[in-house]
Amino acid sequence: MKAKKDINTEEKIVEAAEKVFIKNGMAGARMQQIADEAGINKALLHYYYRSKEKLFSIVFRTALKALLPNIIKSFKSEGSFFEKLRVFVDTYLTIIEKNPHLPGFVIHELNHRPEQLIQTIAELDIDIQFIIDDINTEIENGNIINISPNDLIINVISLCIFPVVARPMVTGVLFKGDKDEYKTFLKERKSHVADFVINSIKTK
Amino acid sequence: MKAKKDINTEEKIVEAAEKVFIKNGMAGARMQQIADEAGINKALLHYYYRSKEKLFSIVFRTALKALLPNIIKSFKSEGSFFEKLRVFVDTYLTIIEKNPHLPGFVIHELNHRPEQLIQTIAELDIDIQFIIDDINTEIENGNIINISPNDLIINVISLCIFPVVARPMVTGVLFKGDKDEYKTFLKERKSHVADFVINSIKTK
DNA sequence: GTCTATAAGGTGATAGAC
DNA sequence: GTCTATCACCTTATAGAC
Repeated sequence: MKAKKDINTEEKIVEAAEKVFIKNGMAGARMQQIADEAGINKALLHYYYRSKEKLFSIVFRTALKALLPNIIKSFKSEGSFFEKLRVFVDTYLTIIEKNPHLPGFVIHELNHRPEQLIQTIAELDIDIQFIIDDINTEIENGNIINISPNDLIINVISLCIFPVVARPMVTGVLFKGDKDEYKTFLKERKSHVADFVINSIKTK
Repeated sequence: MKAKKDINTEEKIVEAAEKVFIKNGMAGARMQQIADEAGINKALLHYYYRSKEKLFSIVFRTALKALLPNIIKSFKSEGSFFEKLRVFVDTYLTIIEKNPHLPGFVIHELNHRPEQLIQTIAELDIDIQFIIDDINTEIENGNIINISPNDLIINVISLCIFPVVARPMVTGVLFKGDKDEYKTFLKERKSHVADFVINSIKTK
């Protein structure tokens, strides 16, 4: 009973921290805000997690994990290359639609802590070689045009992430602030991105 | 002489503020840091610009202006649609290569101040209708496939901005931290993005 | 484990001399 | 216009009661 309660408090704190850090960033987040969000006292945060920096590291690592390895795995589905591409885009967009601030958070913090990414990547053992191999095979087989695998991968990820990260800009400039239009846009985007990419790389 | 000196100090402050705000964001920036960067005293900042918030607004507005209207104008060049597209991509990538933190800054702050964008957009009179018209004409003339103009515009901007905004992630994951490889990648990206887009939308 | 109270240091902003 | 000194407040972190 006691042990269970401990875990609950610890988890509550981390969940609250994720919410606050991802929304406001390290510099903008307040320990008081996290405590309020978790429904506990500020002192308890320090009891469980020694410092703000320490708590941030945990959140940051989780965020990076959610954004990279879990998604890369989605490219390991069955089917043809184009089918895998569609699954990948679908999975990626679904995840970041649910956590729209996640990519922006990681990108923002990464610019101030580049070392941490290098370290975390090493720890998480992120490897995209199998995707690169896949692409090269498709090129050799004449199914897609000759394109640098790195460029192709970045293109796909750019098309997925950017519209979500830059939501205010997209709604503001393109949709004149119309949120419904943006929602429709995002919904149709999954097939659109895949279509757009495949149309570009498919050999005729 | 006196008036000239005033202007210089004012300018020095704004330039320093741009540097510090764009790098660290509103929450992470320190007035002391800006003063140091400008080579003046902290009190002088408040003498010229009443508050941090006020100084930030000026920087934010300038940043948004640099990122949106100036670039949109680049689509008004001469030539065919595809040529205009190439000029646009080239201009956009050149600008954000010179200010790699600019898009990330705007995007990050925008998520905390969506209202400010709406207002600033209204003030800056940003209008992309002529681009939409261009695209629709190309579709009608059968030069490009039937694509939603909004999607096409966002695709191009995504492909330009994302790799620069997410530089640490790109270098970290794809290039294993190799900065030279990233530099080469960016250099070749200008033509690559245009090729990739044109290849996707051009009617066969 | 959880709370209240408070320490210790930082930050934006102002007062006042020059 | 520019500086030093200082205020008032906020924020992280800890001490100590329960």
